[in-house]
Amino acid sequence: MSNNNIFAKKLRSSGLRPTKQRINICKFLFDRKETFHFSINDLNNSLKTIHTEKISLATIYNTLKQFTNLGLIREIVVDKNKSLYDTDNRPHYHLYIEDEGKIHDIPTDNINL
Amino acid sequence: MSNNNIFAKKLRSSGLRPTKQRINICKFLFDRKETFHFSINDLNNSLKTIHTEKISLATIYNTLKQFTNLGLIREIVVDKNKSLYDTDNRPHYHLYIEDEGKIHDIPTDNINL
DNA sequence: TTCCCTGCAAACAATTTGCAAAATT
DNA sequence: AATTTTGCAAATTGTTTGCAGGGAA
Repeated sequence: MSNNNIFAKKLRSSGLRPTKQRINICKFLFDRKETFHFSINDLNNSLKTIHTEKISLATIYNTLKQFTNLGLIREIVVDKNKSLYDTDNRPHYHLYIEDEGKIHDIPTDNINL
Repeated sequence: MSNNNIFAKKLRSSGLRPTKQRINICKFLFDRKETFHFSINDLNNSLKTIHTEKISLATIYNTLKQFTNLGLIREIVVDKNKSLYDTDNRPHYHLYIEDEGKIHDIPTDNINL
């Protein structure tokens, strides 16, 4: 529960009201040691499992768009039918292995343009 | 007009019947010096402009999917709302500059994984 | 004449939008 | 009390599918 305050501050400092929907989304996104990649579906399922009251899909879409605009997360496009996001907002590249359906992070140093 | 025969052969050798729709699509795709990136919309507009009888969108989608499966062209995913294709089927990377909305080709030598 | 291909329209899936009710300030 | 946010349902967009008619082998 103490994390709620941290997330509330994070939201306020981004100019967003700390509603319980947004805080629950923050918990899914940032309550972990590692950064990671996730889809709308991952988020939606997790929210449905963990919390009793579900968050509307529209709200999830809107919230992720706001977070993306604010730079809290990044959108990754690898499949035209599905949005993926990344909680790591530092600069880096993505390598998408189609056969695995997985994304690998590549440090910027490894790419020479 | 002599190119029609070349494309007809190309299609036959891929196991596809050389219909006039497919040949017109081939003309758009391969009748040029430079390789290039194009969207379904680019193709559709070009076909509408050049030829009097239009090709159904369904046919365009189906044809591009077949060509992609056969390795004649490649699909590039940079925007989830739009399919892009590349007539260059040699191995290379794509760098997508969001601000420009343009794709740049990067030789494989420049990437070190 | 058999099989493949096209084109229409309907079906789909992911995402967005309009708006009234609810929550936050 | 004023403003923002939510959630539903309807709308939108890009793409796919079913199927009847047309064309190629």
